[in-house]
Amino acid sequence: MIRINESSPVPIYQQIIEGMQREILAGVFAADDRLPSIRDLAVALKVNPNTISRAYQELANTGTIYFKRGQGAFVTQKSTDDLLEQARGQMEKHIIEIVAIARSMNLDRQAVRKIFDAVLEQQEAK
Amino acid sequence: MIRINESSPVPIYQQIIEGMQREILAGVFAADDRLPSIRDLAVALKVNPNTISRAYQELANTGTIYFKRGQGAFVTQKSTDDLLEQARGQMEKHIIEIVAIARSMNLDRQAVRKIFDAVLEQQEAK
Amino acid sequence: MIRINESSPVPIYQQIIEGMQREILAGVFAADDRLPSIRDLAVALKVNPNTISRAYQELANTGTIYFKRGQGAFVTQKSTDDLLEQARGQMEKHIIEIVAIARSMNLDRQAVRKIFDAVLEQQEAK
Amino acid sequence: MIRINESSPVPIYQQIIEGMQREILAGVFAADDRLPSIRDLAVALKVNPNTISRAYQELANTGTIYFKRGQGAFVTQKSTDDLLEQARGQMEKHIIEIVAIARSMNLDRQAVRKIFDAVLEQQEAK
DNA sequence: GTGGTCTAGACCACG
DNA sequence: GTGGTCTAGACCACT
Repeated sequence: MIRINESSPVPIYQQIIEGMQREILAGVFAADDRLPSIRDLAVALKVNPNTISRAYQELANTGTIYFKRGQGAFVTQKSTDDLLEQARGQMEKHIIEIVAIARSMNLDRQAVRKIFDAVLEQQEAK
Repeated sequence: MIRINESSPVPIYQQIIEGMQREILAGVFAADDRLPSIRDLAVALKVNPNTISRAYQELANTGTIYFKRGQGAFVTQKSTDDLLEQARGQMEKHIIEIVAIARSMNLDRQAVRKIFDAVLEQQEAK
Repeated sequence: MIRINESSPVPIYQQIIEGMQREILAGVFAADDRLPSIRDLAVALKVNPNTISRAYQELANTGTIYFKRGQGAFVTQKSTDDLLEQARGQMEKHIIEIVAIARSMNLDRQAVRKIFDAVLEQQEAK
Repeated sequence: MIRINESSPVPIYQQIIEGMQREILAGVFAADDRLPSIRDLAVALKVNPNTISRAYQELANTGTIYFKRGQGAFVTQKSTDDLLEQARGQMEKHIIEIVAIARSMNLDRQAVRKIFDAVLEQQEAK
């Protein structure tokens, strides 16, 4: 289930978008599966229906879901591939940030890799 | 020189803070060096002086720079060590993000490391 | 056969109305021919019977079809003439839209006619 | 100035989008020009600021305008080209509709062109 | 001043 | 039941 962090600086509708993307990627919702209705999800997450609506709308704009009139929201066929690609793109952005930081710290590639491995291992342990 | 992206979701004052931190880390400004005046920097970056002021203020709050009345802003003695530590922390954050994304993609550690190395190499080539 | 687009902004009952009108105009159904029963059409189009019912109701309201109790829906005598007039009206609406767009693009009449001919030819080729 | 038709079935925010696109195409707002602020436009058009915001948001999503933090919305460089292309696409859609209608009316190309010319002339006279 | 987010609540069309 | 639109009004961060 999607968890909302009310004190996070990232907007609630954005958290919902990311949560849905994660669930679709994880296979909770497969292609052509129906998503929870806006109203249902709103009460489940204790947020205003408008907020859910906005999240669903953006997911539809990016081709992750589509609406059938009067029936609800459904996962598109190609959504998983798209999301995988998108996720890879985000990973790249983070790595680029890391490289930029490493540069200002005058670290060489070996050192960066070392730090990365250390944190990676530490994180996976959790 | 610091580059400002006026349309970025990250606040301009934040962009200036990070830019200054990187320049100090990179040695452009050493301990007790004088930073550009608020007005000069505002003109150079085409930004409202209030925005520069806020950035400098936060840098002073975190002990990276200090003000001498009527003389301007200067880099503190211990700033480099602090910034190194801080930079490492930011790198960790990015790595944690990467791990989170990798998890939703069901990637194992090997795959993550592989992607990381690939992008790292590609970025360093530039 | 009528094709339904469940994600289209145009209501399904409207799509059915337009589809039926076109089939009658094209001669698939002649005057006093019996239309498919609501239930049959609902199954064929994978649509809620209420939706078919609403479409038939509106077609009856506009005098295109009529109901015989217990026997179903039938095409009226004068429907073809009415539909021709109506179709011409719809064509006009589209042309008016085209003119409006052309105006905002600052196109003169020659240019509009040229574009029209090009697309017309291209479409007819199919 | 943009005029809102409150009784139109097309949503107000959509009318605003189209109105803005028209004004940009017509050269009322050139590249890098600042659009009216959300609040100002809201009082001018007597609609809720949220509605303007939604329109501007979509214009930004489609690359027609961009926001500078704290400064407002501005027209993008490439917006005019994009809008021209988009307008042409919409014209095509209308023509395709016309062809479909013509087909069900069993009109040949000559007849369609004749109708088109007639309505075109009649409209331009206005 | 600028836009961004969110809630509450209303009304509507569609299936 | 479904989503879509709109208003009113509040609060926030940023320039």
